[in-house]
Amino acid sequence: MSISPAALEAAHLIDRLERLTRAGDAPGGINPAQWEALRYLARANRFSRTPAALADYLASTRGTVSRTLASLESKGYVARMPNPRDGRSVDFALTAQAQKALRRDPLKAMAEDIDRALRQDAADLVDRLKRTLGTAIARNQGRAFGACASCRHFCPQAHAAAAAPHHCRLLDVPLSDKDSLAICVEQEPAAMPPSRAAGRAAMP
Amino acid sequence: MSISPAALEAAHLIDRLERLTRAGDAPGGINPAQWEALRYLARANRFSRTPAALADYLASTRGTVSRTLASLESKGYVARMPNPRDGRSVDFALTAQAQKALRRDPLKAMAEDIDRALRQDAADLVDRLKRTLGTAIARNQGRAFGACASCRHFCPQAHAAAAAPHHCRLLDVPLSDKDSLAICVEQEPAAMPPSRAAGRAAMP
DNA sequence: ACAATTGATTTCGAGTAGCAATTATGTCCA
DNA sequence: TGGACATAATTGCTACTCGAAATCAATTGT
Repeated sequence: MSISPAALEAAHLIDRLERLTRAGDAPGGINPAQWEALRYLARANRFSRTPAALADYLASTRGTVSRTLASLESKGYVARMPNPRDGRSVDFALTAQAQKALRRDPLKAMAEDIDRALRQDAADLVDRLKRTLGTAIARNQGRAFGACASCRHFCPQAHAAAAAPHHCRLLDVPLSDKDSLAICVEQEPAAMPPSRAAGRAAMP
Repeated sequence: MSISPAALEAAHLIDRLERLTRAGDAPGGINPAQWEALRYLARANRFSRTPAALADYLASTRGTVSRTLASLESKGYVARMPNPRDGRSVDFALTAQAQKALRRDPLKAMAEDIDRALRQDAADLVDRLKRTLGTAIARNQGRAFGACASCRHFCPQAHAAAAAPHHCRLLDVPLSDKDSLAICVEQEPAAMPPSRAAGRAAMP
């Protein structure tokens, strides 16, 4: 039931590292929360670029991300379009201006520090952080937001010789190679969980 | 000049981990920035509990931390007292209420995740994060905020058999065992730096 | 003694954040 | 077919963060 001093120290360091990165962010009128939204949109597949998905990803509320996206839209970083399959929903996409801004993502400064400090040990750090994040997400009863390719609904090479050879059994759509590397709201790790309904029911 | 994919991924994971911890914070009316201030005050020595030091630590501005501390004061978490050595300066201290609140620090949830996910590998994670943070601080031209015991002005066992056996050569004051583990604004790693003046001159 | 520096605070504007209420769809079932 | 209910997004409200610039007081260097 007690927490190890090393783990507490590690949590402290993660907090501090993130703090320094956030503080040292570049000009351009993009706030930390807005950067997180841009990063998400850059990695999310076409079924996941909605305010609701982003709110889940950030463990925030829909009201908050609605404002964040409105702010990004007014600055020209994202564009909004109606969702063809659900009239209530809205899809967002990055503009060229956002693609350009992401090339100066302040997170890259932290990545540089990691490279400088650890050289090839970085892979080891990634492994440990991944395991920790998995645990944290489970505790938060959140969604994993992993890549399609590691999802239990992913069916590789379902359509031979097509431009989109893979397939999602949940949404029943074909997926390209690029799609299969994007993150998805609906993604569920391929391993154990018995059914989607059971997984959802477990989070009241 | 290019950033390794592993480092970028690690930066991403650190960002996300911190985000989830921040979002899942407990009730009690303490916001993330306020938690950071409480954590700092809990670890800082008696020469470092001022708004200016906290602003440096958080890589924020004095105006911002002034507001944060005022907010904490109005909620009864910190108490303010004049600094005897400098009439401009103000010292802050945690109240009993804050000590109690810190026992429910949301950061402990992340520490638990680390323990659960990594077991004894946590020490390894700490090592990698420490090296990275050192690099990040150097890049930001910030102060290290390390413990007295690892400072170049620290003189261990200067006063034999006293309650405060150690000594700080910079401030010319005796230090207890407990003091020597606290973090300090003035701390400078014991290793290489030639002089304090030179270190300061390096920050425009 | 006086100018420059430093510590703290305040004001201002933009934005984040959570909660609750609202509107517009979509879904399910009797 | 309706009606009840669930869901997506947004907005009003309030509290707070954050940075920049201005102000005031105390200290330091020359």
